[in-house]
Amino acid sequence: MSEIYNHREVETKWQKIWDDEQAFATSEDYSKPKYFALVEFPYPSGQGLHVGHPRPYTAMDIVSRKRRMQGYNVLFPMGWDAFGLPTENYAIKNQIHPKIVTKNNVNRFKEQLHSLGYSFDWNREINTTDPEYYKWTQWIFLQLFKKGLAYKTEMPINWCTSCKVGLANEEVVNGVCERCGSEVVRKVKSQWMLKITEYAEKLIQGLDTVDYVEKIAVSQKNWIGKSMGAEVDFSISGKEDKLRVYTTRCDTLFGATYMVVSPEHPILDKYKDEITNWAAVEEYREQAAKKSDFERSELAKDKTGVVIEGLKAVNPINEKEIPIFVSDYVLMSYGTGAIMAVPAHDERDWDFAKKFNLPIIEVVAGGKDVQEEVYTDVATGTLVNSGFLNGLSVEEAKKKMIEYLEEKGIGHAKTNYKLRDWVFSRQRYWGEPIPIVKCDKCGYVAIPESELPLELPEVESYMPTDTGESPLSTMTDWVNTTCPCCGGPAKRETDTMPQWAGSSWYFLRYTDPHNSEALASKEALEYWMPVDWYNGGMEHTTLHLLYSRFWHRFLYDQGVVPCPEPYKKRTSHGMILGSNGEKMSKSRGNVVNPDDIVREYGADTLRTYEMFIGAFDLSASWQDEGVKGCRRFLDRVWKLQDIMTEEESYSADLETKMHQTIKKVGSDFENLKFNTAIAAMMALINEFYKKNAVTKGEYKTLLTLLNPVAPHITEELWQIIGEEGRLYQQSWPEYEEAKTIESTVEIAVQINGKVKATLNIGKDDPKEDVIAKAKEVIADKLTGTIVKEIYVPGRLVNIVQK
RNA sequence: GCAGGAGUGGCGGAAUGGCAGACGCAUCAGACUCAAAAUCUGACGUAGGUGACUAUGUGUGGGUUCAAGUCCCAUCUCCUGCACCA
Repeated sequence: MSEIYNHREVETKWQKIWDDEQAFATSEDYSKPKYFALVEFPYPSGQGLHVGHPRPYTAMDIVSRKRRMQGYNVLFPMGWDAFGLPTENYAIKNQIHPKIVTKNNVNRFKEQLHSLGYSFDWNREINTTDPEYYKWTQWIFLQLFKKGLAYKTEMPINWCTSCKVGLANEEVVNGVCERCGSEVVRKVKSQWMLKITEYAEKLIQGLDTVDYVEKIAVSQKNWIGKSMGAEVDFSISGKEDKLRVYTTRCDTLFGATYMVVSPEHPILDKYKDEITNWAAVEEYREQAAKKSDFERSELAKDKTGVVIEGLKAVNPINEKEIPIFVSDYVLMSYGTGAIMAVPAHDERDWDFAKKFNLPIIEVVAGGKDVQEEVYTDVATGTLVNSGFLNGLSVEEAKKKMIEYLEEKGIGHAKTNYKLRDWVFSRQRYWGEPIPIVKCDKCGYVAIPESELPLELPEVESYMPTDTGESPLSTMTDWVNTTCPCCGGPAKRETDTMPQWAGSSWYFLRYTDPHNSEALASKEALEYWMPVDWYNGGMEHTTLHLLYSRFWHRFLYDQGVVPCPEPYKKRTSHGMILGSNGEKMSKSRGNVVNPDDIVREYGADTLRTYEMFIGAFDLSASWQDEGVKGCRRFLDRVWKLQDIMTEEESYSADLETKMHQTIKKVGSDFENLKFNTAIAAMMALINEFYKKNAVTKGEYKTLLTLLNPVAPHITEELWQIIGEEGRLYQQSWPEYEEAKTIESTVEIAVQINGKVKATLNIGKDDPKEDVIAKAKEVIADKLTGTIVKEIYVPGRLVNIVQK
């Protein structure tokens, strides 16, 4: 009889052996086929590892271990995305340097990850807060700056009142700070920006060349928000100035009955003196300025606005004079900040026109009465009341109108994107210093690359200042410097980079993590890039994933990296929720600590459970009973050693099952269907127990298949049954397609699609024989006229009778 | 509102258009035990029948098909993301 499975002993034993043997160190031999598997590196928070972390890590660990068994040189690295607000806030509260906080947290995380038996190559560990690392983050920033893609500008930014820091649009969720939940207001500040908009088109087109799960590609496309339309100039009666609008429906130009400008539109101030109701306009403008973007869209249903008296616009297509309104439903930040309103065919314009009693002219026929209901369908309508466009479809009319506009010089085709430039400044201490100085004579000047890394200086206090400046601004010794360009006095930039900076290129550093001459060597990049499979959270789709694609594409354009897209394949995992189906949180009291599970049931049980919990890409709620079930399964695998025979081959009655299982587990691992892969292995051991025997050959195959999921117990069993070498060094099992097919099968016999009996047949029995046998079995039920006989090989016979 | 996804036993969840509910959990019964736990064996959608069985069943209503959880049309609910983007 075997001893009881002692997970603590077994797991510590093998973790030590793997370390000593450098079992999972990546080979530098570039002649082997490579595989780069990537998981998102964690932010080492003070709370330690969350039970959600092991889900993606185990999944990619399984893929990595399988790839190694298949003969690939695998890069499966891990590191720390360690700059960020929580660490800084903790440092402020406890008067500890963030460097030390980070170090402690990293140690804790590393220990926890180690206890889970991941096959990370720890020789390639990276940390974004290491000056040797952020030297290259700063270097990339300087390249962007030199190409004019980093610029500083005065602009209203999203300002978190609690964190006292500017946020990117992507970091504002429902009008509050994504991180702390406090109110976000608008504040005008001078900010560093990255021109991601310049890459909008490339980022969309790149999506066609990679294998991302559908919803990720769709979200990115929607976020970039490409729309094709036209810009049209409307003249202002009696003025030189034109009022330019952007429209995607230039076909409806004949139906434009008024115009609307955004409250921030410069035309208002310019013609202030001629606007006869200026007081009313100004008051409206002030009210609008007070509302946050969130409030503006919250109140979306109710349109407000003021007509501008004293100014009139002229519709260039029919020379008709039309009124101009100011309304906050038009945004200054998209298009031109002014629109032509076609109330008959635009929902917002229709609402506004109804409220202000403006004329609604139908120019696309096909809907109901436009006085009663807006008609926005572009697929079926036909142009009317539109001069030379009459009778055309919407698509034809758009084309013809653009030709006309361009010919007359009053407009042109124009593509717009919703994507905005990336706000790249943070008024915080714990981030990468921006390597720029400001000189009164020369403006913003890059520091020489030879001076990188520009290290974070030690400061007295990390408290952000109330003026909104970074704590670095109080360090006069550091701030005052000389201009690298003219040698005169200059000041250093005191803003730091956002947390997204370090994670925008980290995968490149893994390929050559200790290089001091370049972010990575050409050879390493050529060999390892692109990442073959990157799994991460859905929440990073429009932030990290888009930002890193942007940086990578930029580096490709500069000849730094060898491929335009960083990730060949991207998948995402679902969240692990508390047992009540809610997100795990301290306040809800439903948090599960992975350490407890590892201690009580073992790392292999935790890994197996997290893979078995449900479909990988859907969220799943934690059930303690399910953990026990997985432990039971591993115990049963353990005890198979007691009924093992010494035969190396598969037993005759289980040969088919073995080949089927190898096939299923292998393909399920590739397709993120870990739950059904484990189910198949459970079903297999149920077969062994049913006949109370397992051959050594069968056992070895099972252990190999299970090894990527539960590496410790399988490695131990491999040794117990007397096998030479290590299990992790074995080859992945092969199967023969022909042997996955049963020699006899039970098929269903149906009448009119309803099952009436079952029948055992040989796999090669001819169709006629099978049908004849089937009819015998259900002879007493064949009362009508047979109209059709259907035979689906290996499945069923269906007799259709009337 | 738009986009993506989901709706299947008491629960988590399986099902290239081909025997719905694999696998696991819980529950019940039996074995082992003085007893319990653990372990092993078996039952386990619903309704009816002593029974082999019969009927019914994948959110709802239609349709296509020899055959629909799966495909098509409509509809309801839930989740996720985006949202006055002209």
